[in-house]
Amino acid sequence: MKEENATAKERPAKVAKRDPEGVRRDILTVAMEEFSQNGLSGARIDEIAARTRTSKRMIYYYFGDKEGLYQRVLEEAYGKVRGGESDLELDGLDPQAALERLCRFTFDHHRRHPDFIRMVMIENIHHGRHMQVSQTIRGLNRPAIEALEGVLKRGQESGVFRTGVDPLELHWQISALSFFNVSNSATFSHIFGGELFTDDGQERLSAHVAEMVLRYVLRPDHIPTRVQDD
Amino acid sequence: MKEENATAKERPAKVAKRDPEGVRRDILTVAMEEFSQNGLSGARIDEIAARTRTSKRMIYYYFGDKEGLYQRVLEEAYGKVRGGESDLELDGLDPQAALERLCRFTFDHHRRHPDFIRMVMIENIHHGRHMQVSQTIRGLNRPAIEALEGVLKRGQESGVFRTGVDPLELHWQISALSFFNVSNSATFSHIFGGELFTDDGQERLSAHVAEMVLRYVLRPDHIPTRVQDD
Amino acid sequence: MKEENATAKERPAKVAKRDPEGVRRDILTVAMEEFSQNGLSGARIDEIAARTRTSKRMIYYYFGDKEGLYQRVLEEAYGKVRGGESDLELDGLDPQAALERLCRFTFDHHRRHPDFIRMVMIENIHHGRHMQVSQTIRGLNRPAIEALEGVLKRGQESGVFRTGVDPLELHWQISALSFFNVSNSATFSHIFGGELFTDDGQERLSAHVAEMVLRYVLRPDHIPTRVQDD
Amino acid sequence: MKEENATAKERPAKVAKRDPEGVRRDILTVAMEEFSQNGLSGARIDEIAARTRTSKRMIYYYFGDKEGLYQRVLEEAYGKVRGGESDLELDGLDPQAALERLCRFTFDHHRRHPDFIRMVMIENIHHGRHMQVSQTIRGLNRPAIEALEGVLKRGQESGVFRTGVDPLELHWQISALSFFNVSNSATFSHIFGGELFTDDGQERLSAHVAEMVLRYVLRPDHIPTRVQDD
DNA sequence: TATGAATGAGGCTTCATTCAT
DNA sequence: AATGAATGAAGCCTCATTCAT
Repeated sequence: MKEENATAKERPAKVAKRDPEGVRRDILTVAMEEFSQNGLSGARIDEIAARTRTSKRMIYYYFGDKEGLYQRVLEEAYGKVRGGESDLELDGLDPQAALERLCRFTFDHHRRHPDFIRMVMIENIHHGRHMQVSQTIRGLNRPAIEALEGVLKRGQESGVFRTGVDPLELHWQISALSFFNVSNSATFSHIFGGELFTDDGQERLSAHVAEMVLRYVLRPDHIPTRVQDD
Repeated sequence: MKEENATAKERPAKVAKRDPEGVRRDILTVAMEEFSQNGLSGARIDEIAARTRTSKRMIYYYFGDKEGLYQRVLEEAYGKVRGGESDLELDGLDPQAALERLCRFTFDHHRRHPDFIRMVMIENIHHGRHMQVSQTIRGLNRPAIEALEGVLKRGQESGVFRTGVDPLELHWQISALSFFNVSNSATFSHIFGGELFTDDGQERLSAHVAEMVLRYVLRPDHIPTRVQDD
Repeated sequence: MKEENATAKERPAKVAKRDPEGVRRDILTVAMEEFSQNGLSGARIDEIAARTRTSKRMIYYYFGDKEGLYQRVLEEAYGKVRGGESDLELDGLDPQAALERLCRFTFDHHRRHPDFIRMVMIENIHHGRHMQVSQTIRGLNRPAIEALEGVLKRGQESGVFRTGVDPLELHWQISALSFFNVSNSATFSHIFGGELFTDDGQERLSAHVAEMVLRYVLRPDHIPTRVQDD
Repeated sequence: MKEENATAKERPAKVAKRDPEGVRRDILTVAMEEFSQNGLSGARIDEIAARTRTSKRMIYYYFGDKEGLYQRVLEEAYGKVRGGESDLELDGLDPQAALERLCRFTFDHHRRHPDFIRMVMIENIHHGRHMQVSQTIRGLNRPAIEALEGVLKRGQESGVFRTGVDPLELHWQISALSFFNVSNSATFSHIFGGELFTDDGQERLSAHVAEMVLRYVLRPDHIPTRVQDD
């Protein structure tokens, strides 16, 4: 049932008393699990409190009410997946390789953060009403898009990528493919069986997502024949 | 608040008494709106009943309990989006045009059925636990995949499409792009602004989704130069 | 769960249509099972109807309401256990043997009619409010008491029984021991273990109940030494 | 209707605030009355709450649900009738007198605790499903049986009691006669009239129950002639 | 900063019963 | 004589939240 009690174990079982920040973190960690598993209305303050090392009262003390807590958890979720693109050292790669790497990274990154995905799904269910469009969140996808922008530009300059591809749109497309892979795995595998969601299946999808993106931006005459008729 | 009372108006205000099927449909219609707007836990039986021309009691009479109702609504949602592909008369078109048409149709079809999208999101939040993988649902994507299969085959035979593209995977990719467009519009536009979700923006996305798919399957030497450097 | 589906099987699965009396009986049979298993408030009209070969409406048609049905079931229960004493042919036995036989018969008779016992328990829970003290019921214990009276008289005349034993009281005592054996077996065996309720245990209890009664009425000098120190 | 509002009056009308144990007791007291009067399904949480000095909510706070409350009430009922035998100072009496005293005590004790009797009846209706065979309950009849055991032994050693009487069985017999007297008074008096349940009638029954037990265990030659032909 | 006790409002569900045919 | 559809009233229970200490 607990699909992620691995994460639960990272949380310290006992924390020094009088550690406000520790308490806050503890609550947030538990709340993230509960909200992401059960949704905003589905999550239970009682359950969150019970799994916390503090009391229900503290939740109200620190977060005001359920929505306040949810809101902070949502922001936390966005914060958790921040960045990563900057560590890819794309500049050391040729544009083609860089773009592939970026795609695969994004795909994997989503896979490794199902809690985040679920929080975003939940927030969309609620029409995005709780998003504090803080700088925090605003700035989040900046690096990704900037990375894309850089790679695209380099590719265009070297003549391997065609022009006229909008970085934001491309980001949207990569996100769509990576997000859907996690968000809809339950229903998709129910309908079509689980073959796409085995390790092999995911590796294949990851590769093909990258390939789709590459073929989308490569000038046709630079599409390697290797993959041409694979 | 009521974003869709247009649909509500299609529902007959008054129906002949002793019309079980009418009552069932009425409940389902209202319930679909409520569930898709508020989720499983967020929806209120009282609210559903109030917006119905029958009483709360009848919901239990016909559907047993809240989950039973939700389950039927979910199935109904899947049923509602069934088909459409068969009306596209893809056979009359060359493979390239046919594939584009199929992509654009899918993209639009998702846009026109946000309730369905939301029900699927909600069901994924619930780990797909309520899906009766009935023949109803099982059979749903069959036509889409078969259509894809046909088009791919024709394209491969005529030499314009490369081989080695799995129809199921391609369906997955088209679905991802079409689904995400609706499911994540709230958060995405919150972060990046709404330009992608204006009529123009959607037209562009639709075109580019189709193009992405086409470029994915076309043999490079058949990619029209027209779009090559656009 | 069904402890008595043996009885259920005696009930004809299919009955000729337009058989009012058959319908009534069918309802009564099912209702007896439900009431005796679940009590007055615990029994469900829906459940009774479902297990019947007619509809819920018929229950109301024939019995008015739930209490009306219960009342008839109660009377039916009393009717079912009627008599039996007259078949014992006590007159052919000496008083001592006759009394023992009567005791053992009563004890066994109760054991064989747990539904009846449970209905009486239930009615006592309800302070006897539903007993139509009809002649039906009034007359029920007559035979038992008359039988007792006869045996006692014979025994007193022959000098083996002492005088001053009230037949009604003795009936009460025998009833108490026989009734309690069935009515309280659940709690008693929970507390003391089930040894008294095995076949052996019941045989012993039956014998000792009879012995207790006998010793109660026998003149001391007629108590057989056989059992004196057993 | 309220047959026992005498007990109700013992309950303090007003209690210090923030008195958890007081609140629990208050609820239990009221619940005992309601359950014993109406049975498990017949009792109403609303009614219990109304007669309490707290709210319905607190019942759930302390007892979880209706069954949880019932279960605690049942245990409470068993607890209430605990002991008493130890105060009888049977050791100071000769075996015969001691046994008589024990019988009469048991008979009266049952009479004075109709709520307990009713709870046990109700629990038997429910097949003993809610008995937590806790040590509480397990230990309850211990003293009674041990008292019996002691008396029997003394009597046997002094030669007035016959051997071969099982204390558990004898306890069962005394219990049966005492329990039935209370449990079945409603139906019994309906059928046979109330003469057994007047004060005189009860005194007579009490005496005769004791006598029945005595005659069951006394060696015939020790049965006092006084009662021999009474 | 912290907590066990308390709570009002509202949620879901069930029940015996009646209606219209 | 019979029935599927319908129902109001009431039942049990849960929720987020606050109080008193």
